[in-house]
Amino acid sequence: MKVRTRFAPSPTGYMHIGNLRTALYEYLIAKANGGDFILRIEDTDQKRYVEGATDIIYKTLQRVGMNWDEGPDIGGNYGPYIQSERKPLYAEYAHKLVELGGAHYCFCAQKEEEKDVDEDTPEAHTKLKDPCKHIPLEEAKARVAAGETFVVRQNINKKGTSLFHDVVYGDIEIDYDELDEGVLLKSDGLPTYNFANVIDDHLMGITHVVRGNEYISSTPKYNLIYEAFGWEPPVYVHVPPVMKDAQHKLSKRNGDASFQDLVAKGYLPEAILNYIALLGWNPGDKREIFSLQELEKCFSSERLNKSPAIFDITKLTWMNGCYIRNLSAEDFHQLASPYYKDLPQSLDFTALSTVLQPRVETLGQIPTEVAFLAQVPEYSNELYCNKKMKTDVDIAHKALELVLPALNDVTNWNNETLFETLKGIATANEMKNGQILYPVRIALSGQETTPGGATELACVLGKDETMMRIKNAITKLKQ
RNA sequence: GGUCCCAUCGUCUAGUGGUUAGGACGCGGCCCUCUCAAGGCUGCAACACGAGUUCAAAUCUCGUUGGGAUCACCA
Repeated sequence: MKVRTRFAPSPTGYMHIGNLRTALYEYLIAKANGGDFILRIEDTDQKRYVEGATDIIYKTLQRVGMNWDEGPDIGGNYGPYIQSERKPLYAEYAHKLVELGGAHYCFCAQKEEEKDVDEDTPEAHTKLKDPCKHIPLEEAKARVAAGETFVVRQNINKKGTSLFHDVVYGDIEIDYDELDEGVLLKSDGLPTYNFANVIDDHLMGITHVVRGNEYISSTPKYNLIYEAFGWEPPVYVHVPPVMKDAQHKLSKRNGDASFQDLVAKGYLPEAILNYIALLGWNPGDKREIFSLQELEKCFSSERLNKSPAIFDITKLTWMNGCYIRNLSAEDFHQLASPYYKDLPQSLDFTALSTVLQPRVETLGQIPTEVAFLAQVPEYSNELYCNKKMKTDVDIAHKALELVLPALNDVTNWNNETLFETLKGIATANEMKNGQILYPVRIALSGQETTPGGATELACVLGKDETMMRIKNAITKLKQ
């Protein structure tokens, strides 16, 4: 049987990291087994619907290369793929389930008021006893037919314990007494997740269900529905949550980073995807850098972890740095260019990219790294004093006076020539290389550390600006 | 509170009865070096606790502690 998995987000906001990881695992289970990955939109809660959220889901999946084989936009043989468009289907199956004895009609208004009293008393936690369950079926059907408002509630008639197998957690046993007779079809005619999920997964031929482990305790309820219809339940793959810290899940509510937030900060989609793949899964060897295609080849759900993983932005940042360094010079330049927009147009941006590529871990770091190129920051002449370089203000002054005319004579303004020229000055004057290069670098940048060395900065700045900055530095040193 | 689940360096993890408990991030040091990065080498750092089973336990069992989840006309 062909493996079919589905990613079934509800369009309630934007794509957060935990969601994306679930989607990734679903995608990988499908692709590692030559199966299909289906996209389904679960919008049965009209109150939570957010305009444009579906679009963000599409864009995000596309951005990381997780292409779906069937979905609302491209169709497929099992559509529609948006739950609100499947409304009649759920009603039909809900009524059928009642006939089969798996559910009953309930005419009580909202049950809430019974529940929100004494939340902590044992009584409040026992299974809801619904009086409507005892209404004879014919009478209930008549009331439904008469137009009375109703919901369909699940029947939990079994006693004892339910056992099911999960790929990640193994065999799980849950007592039927723990299950409540929840609403399957709401009074607005739309299904709850508990119902829509089962109906759609079956109708769409889903073979593997990947979802958060918070669904473990309600899985027996879904199995009961499958059983009532005489359907085969899917393979369950419950995954632990992605955490912000030891106590809290990563969530939008806390303002934790979403996929798009990270991209906006200059993280590469490929790096984000690679990182989250490893948050709860490992290949069994020492490899850490994976493209989506490589993951498709070696992914195995057996190697999924049971315990929650804390999202560590530091490690993601490192990994992003790896991806940046592995980019071709052209690709990096293209990605970096938008971050150069506040710099003078006279700079050699290709040279700048060369200097920056091994030095930034996120694209967002670029503006602060290069700010000095637009304007030399305020600095003290004390900066010229460096023990290791054996420089002080006097040496720096001397160095710059020597460098200025020599640079003026340089016609071939490139790193190699500049470096040889400056080294030549050091040798000719019996000075250490650093005693020339360090002051030049300070003069050009006005800061202690810079991306790239003195000559590389000179290349980026160009001859005119370099000469200008050295002259200014000399003037400043005379004060 | 009932029920279910989880537990190896700070973090991500390898490990399925016998390992000097391995790797990665981060952190410290050294080398390289025109500063900073990158790269190379290196150091610090973990089996939550207690019983049991066994010649032998991070690994199996039980308990304790700690954490999480769930108990909606949300998903």
